[in-house]
Amino acid sequence: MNLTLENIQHKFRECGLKSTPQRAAIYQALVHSTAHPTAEDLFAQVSPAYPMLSLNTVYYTLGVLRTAGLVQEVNIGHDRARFDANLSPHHHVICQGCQDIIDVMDPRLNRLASPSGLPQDFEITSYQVAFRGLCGTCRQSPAPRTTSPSGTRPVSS
Amino acid sequence: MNLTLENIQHKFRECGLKSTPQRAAIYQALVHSTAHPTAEDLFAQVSPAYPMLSLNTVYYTLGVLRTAGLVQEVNIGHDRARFDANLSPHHHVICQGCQDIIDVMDPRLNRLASPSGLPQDFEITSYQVAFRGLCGTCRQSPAPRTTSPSGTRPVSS
DNA sequence: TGCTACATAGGAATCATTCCTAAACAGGAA
DNA sequence: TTCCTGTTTAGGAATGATTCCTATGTAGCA
Repeated sequence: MNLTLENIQHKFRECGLKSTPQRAAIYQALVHSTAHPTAEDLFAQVSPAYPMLSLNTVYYTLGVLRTAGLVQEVNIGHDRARFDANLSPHHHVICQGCQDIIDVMDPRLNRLASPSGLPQDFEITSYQVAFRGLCGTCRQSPAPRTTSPSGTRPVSS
Repeated sequence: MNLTLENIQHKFRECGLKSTPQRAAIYQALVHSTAHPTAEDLFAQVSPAYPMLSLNTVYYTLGVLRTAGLVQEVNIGHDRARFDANLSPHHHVICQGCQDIIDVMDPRLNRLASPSGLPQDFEITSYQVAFRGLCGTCRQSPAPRTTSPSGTRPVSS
């Protein structure tokens, strides 16, 4: 992917956004990632180059980019927000072991019929399919993720 | 729906769970709701009958019921966890105005082909389709929900 | 009826995210 | 180029959902 600083600045101006070094760095890190990073992930990636960078700025920037339509929030799970600069219609596969998210671009999934049984006046604007399962790595090693009830934890022997 | 206390107690024992008044009340409230309530919603519903009930108990109970497979967490959005006692395969429609979630039981959605382009060794175990849009009410009234960037809020004139 | 492990409640702790504020800076105007 | 203004940044505090800790209560079995 050929995304120079100039490309980014141009893109920002197209959207009426100011271009700042931090903003460009955050956006670039996101564009170059396929891992659907969290705000903190991006902070960790960009921080070395901008030691004064604040996590708050990452949140603010992601909010601005989302509002501008340059970025989407991948709302899978209710834990941490994860972000994606891939704007073409696509869906996701989530490994329930390592929580990795993979993009799925199967065009058949983009032609689902509107579901039956909706209230008459409900207007569907978009949809996303979330597949869950286990990646090769997690199928072999026992997944080390917590599945115990939340709240006070039952005694673990 | 015919779900007496005895039914519930029986169901709990089948799953190897103790039956307590609080636990039964929380489960019953969830079964009788189609609104995919949050832990706090359930707490508010059950509280009047059990003034000593703690929100912690609601979280713990939901965790236990989920582990037992009596309840599923509806992971839409990353905000608050919402719960569903409807265990038959189904999908969801979310109104982006009021955040209401409606069940969709269209059987055509249960026969999606496994997506192409996955890593060879990825094993899909389930999937869910999340439709987004606007319900009739929210299509008329301008949606009063915040869409501004997070972090420090831009000046609102 | 007594025991034991699980359940409950209350309070404190955690952690992602948002809010507040003052200083810095980008981009347009002069 | 220089100045101005509104946006952006950073730091710290606040919020709110969820989890952790712990002492007491109780369901269900022997």
